[in-house]
Amino acid sequence: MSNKRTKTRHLLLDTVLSLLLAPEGSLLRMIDVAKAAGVTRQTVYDHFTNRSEMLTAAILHFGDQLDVDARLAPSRAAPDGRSRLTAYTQAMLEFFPAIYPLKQSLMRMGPGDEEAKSAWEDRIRAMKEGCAAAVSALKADGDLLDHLTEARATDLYFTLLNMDGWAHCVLENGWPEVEYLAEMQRVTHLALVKP
Amino acid sequence: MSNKRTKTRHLLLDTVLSLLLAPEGSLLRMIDVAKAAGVTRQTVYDHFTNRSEMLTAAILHFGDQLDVDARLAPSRAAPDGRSRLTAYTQAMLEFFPAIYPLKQSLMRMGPGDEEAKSAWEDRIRAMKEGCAAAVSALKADGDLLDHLTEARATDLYFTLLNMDGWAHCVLENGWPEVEYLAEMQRVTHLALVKP
DNA sequence: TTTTTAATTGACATGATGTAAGGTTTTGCG
DNA sequence: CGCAAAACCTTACATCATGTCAATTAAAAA
Repeated sequence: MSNKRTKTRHLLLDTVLSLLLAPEGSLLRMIDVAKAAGVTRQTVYDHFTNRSEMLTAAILHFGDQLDVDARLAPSRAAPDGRSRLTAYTQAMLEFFPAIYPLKQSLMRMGPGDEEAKSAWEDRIRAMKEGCAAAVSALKADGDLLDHLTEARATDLYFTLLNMDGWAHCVLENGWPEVEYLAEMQRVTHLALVKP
Repeated sequence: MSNKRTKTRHLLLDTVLSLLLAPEGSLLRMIDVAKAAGVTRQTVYDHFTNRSEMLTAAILHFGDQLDVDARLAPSRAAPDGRSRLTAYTQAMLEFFPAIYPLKQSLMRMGPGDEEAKSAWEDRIRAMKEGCAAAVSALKADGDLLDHLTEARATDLYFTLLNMDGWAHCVLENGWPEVEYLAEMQRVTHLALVKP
């Protein structure tokens, strides 16, 4: 388990993430990763066949560190649809500060990193399943607005909870996070739930 | 005006856009642009000092073709805040189909194209000014929700009108555009306007 | 027609990715 | 411990895209 190989692999993965999340925002050349990890460029290639695979692995590694299940527990434990919606919205917004920098870095990555971006999309899709579950609970309670199907409501909810909107308000325009959360709670409820 | 120089420049710009908007999605190497325009790679460099400047110019060129003022006229002509909000929302959503593919292409561009991305952000900022104007009109009518400042309301409106949300619903999940528009009208009004 | 502008040709420097082969250190197992 | 295998290092090379230069040819414009 605590192989040398897996140890170096983890070191490399951590290094990639730290470079990706660094405030300056690195170009993440292979040589940068190698140097920052105190290793040769070729060693990096010994662990990952190419840049894209390295990024992909880093994203997975990041996801593992995120403790998603624990942070989603309150949402799953919610007694009814309304409170489940509330809890899930809050959980999502609490993910954003950690996740957003990585998203930004990935978006800056060039073409030829499509694989990595796919891995990212997968993570995002997982978030949408949470949206679907919340909407489903709402529907089960008969609290979902009549004109919305579950699918439509899920899409809409997911749309409202977008990270770029969060970044725009909180990071670029200085909204206090609690205020953004409050607005999102208000808007999502208005958008989905019967009055 | 119809110089040879400006003519080739336009040809190049059009070529860049057509490649950028092509369904397959090109990597847009300089040589691709040159070939597609029936011109030498060096000629491209004679018109644009580097890739980033070329992209930037292409974005501006794209904006010029978009006839923004005309499409925003209904919004400006609206008699009151509520109808202005409605008109602006509609105008924005009608921009998205044309704009989104370009955005996608730009996001795929590698690092070293920061300049081009800035040009893009500028265009987006201009859209936000429209949001601000609509919110302002609403406020003037006394129809803006009391707990929202103009700035907050503008941020929120802009957040709700996000292109990725549109793409998610309309492009990826097959919402009819009119249906998405209807939902956005509903949600933005609920989010901003006094009942 | 002449002059000037635009485009071409071909060569070169740079910098990143990825491959390859052979040598050295470290690990871990008998 | 001792030794084989795994991990890592060193060096070198192939490739490919960007960007630069200089000389030449083609074609507009005066």
